[in-house]
Amino acid sequence: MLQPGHAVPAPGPRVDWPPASARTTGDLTLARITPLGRVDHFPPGVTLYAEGDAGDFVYWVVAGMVRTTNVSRDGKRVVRGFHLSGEFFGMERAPVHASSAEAVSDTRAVRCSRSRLDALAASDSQIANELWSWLLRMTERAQDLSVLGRASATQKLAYFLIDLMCRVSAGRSIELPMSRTDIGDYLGLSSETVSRTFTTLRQDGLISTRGRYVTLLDPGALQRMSGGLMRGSS
Amino acid sequence: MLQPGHAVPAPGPRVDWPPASARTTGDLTLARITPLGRVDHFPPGVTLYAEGDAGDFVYWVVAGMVRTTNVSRDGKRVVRGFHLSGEFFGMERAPVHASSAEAVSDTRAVRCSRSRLDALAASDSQIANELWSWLLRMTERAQDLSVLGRASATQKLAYFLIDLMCRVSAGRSIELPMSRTDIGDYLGLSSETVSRTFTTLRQDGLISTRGRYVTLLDPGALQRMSGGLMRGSS
DNA sequence: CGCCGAATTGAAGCCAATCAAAGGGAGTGG
DNA sequence: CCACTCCCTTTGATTGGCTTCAATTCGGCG
Repeated sequence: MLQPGHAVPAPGPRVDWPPASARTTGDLTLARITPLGRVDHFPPGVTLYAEGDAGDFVYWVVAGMVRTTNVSRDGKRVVRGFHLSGEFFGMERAPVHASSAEAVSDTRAVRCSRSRLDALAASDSQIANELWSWLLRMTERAQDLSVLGRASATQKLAYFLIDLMCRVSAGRSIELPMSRTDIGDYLGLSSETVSRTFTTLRQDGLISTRGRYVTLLDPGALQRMSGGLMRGSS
Repeated sequence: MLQPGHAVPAPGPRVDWPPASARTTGDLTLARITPLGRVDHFPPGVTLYAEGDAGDFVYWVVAGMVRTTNVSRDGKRVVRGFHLSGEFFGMERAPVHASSAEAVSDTRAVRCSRSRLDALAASDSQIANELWSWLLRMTERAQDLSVLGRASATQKLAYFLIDLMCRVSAGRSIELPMSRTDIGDYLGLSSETVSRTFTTLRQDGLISTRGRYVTLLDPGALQRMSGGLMRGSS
């Protein structure tokens, strides 16, 4: 999404709208958008679209999780983002996808064409707000990540967990359906380092893990540890 | 500008406008905006505004260079961006600046209040386009940087030089008024590593340096080296 | 000429990547 | 129900790149 170019990483626009209600999860918006298209089902591992595909569609995650990925010139995979229930993705500048999208867990998602979305946004200001909000958040998250690039593995993982906790907004326990490699490719770490860092955090009593689930025992400490990022939601 | 109701111009990032002419440097826009405020002069090192300042202004660089910086919780400085002649900065979500802005070289800049800018954008769609374009570019650059976080020092510096060359669009020779420390704080490297990397690039015949000026002897190689980033203009 | 800050160069230490191997956990077949 | 397999995770050992600390050189300016 929003691939090309190079823009000055400076502070984002200072709009006070969209309203906080629209900012939090977008459920409301989702309810309006869902009727726009069929809700498709994607089993884990399935590709929604591939890098280079011509596709003029935008997607909403109804349930499950989707990851968007790139392959850099030197063959390394980069995970651009994880998209949770209520979030949307796939909107790019060009009508050719610059990223691939794959279902991480069992996913249901709505696909909507660009033209339809345009019409919708024109008639429904709340949708337009949601789109704008999304762009702002993407910017903020990208900026966070660019700063995070110089952080330690522990700081990166702390950021990742806090960010995810805020987005699922379901208490301190969160599911991690993605692999260690996915997390590593997202944070710029090897899967081994991710694993080691999880172990360290567990030993320090900051988290506990049970299967695919992680419980954040001390979110405050994790947030402090993440280096005071999280200008966005958090 | 950026009104909730109708102003989301072509809902989402996929805009093929603003026209290339407006995209490249913004001279046209600058010509229109300049009359909006007095052109102030800032000697090197002077602070335009500081992190935490209440400020409802947006700035355009007429000549010179400005850097925006943050200080992370652990005391490290982060350079968010360098802003060249024709570019603007200072627009943030909150009415309190999240970054500081300092003149790097002898700078002239126009300051414009938010309300005035809003009025301007409402009446001049080209201005609105420029603002939208700016946000997109910012997002793109932030994403580039987040990917760049996992690159080697050489790749980072190559990216930095290519990016700057494209933005000044004045041949292969560019001025670097900022210090090695500034560059390092922007790329997430120490000043020593920046210096060492400059030396390496010089020894490899990719650049030559003369005082504050750098000449890119082989931009193609530098671009390839930067890891295939620079998806935009380049 | 001499001062001072920045840039360069040198040497040592640390963190994460890489290579390598062992330890689960889920699914399949016996 | 157990044994087996596959894949992911975890842990170990080594390597390499960047940071850090330290010393020297360069460049601007009084």
